[in-house]
Amino acid sequence: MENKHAVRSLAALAQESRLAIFRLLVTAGPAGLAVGKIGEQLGVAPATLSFHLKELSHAGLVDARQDGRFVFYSANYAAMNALLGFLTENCCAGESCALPASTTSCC
Amino acid sequence: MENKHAVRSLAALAQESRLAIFRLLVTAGPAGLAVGKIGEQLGVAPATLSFHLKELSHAGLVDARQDGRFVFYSANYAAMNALLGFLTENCCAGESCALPASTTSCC
DNA sequence: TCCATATTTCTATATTTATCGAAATATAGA
DNA sequence: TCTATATTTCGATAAATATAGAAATATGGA
Repeated sequence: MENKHAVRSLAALAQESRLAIFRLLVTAGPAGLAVGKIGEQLGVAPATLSFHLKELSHAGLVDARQDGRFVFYSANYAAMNALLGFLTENCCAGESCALPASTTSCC
Repeated sequence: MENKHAVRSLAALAQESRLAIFRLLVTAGPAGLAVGKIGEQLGVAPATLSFHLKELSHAGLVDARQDGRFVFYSANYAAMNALLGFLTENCCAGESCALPASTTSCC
């Protein structure tokens, strides 16, 4: 992962509504949730929610899947793990770390 | 960790210079680096660097330690790990994850 | 086709953020 | 104390971002 991409991902998460959306999707699992369901659970207006989902989507942190009239968004676990790995990369110059960065993964 | 604190931490990292500073400090280890050294390595003007270090510091991601005329900044590994853990918390509702969130730690 | 529902795009406004020159502050050593 | 070096604060400007009402688009079913 390069610096600019990581900045984009972090910026996508650095906003209350978007962080809540992302964490909701992380919890929801691979099946994801429809936009309406997300808005309902978090109390975000449709236009605002769409704006935020686009930010997360462009950053590659979530995936969208159309199903009839609904659009299901789900967390992109690979992207999340890549980001976490980037942050801890070469930690302490590789010495004396309890755990290597490669263990920072999930799902 | 609560949502607002996580947003502040993520916002602190969501900027090219600050992300570079943080990653440099993560690599540098607990001893940290003096402000001048950081500016030298990253090519950031003193006033701008001070501004960014304050942001990282207020977010709790780095610690400052005065040593003579120098101020040494170092990564706060505990804060970093808390943030990573927050992002992966309750991943997939706790089911079918390859690794639990608690393994996302370093140093 | 027509209607209802789901989601996105458009448009405008208010707020926040990044940058850096210049000045101020702090510390060490002569 | 005086001077040089390290870092921070001040002040002003330019750019990016969040919000939401209204309108537009897309899909499924009557």
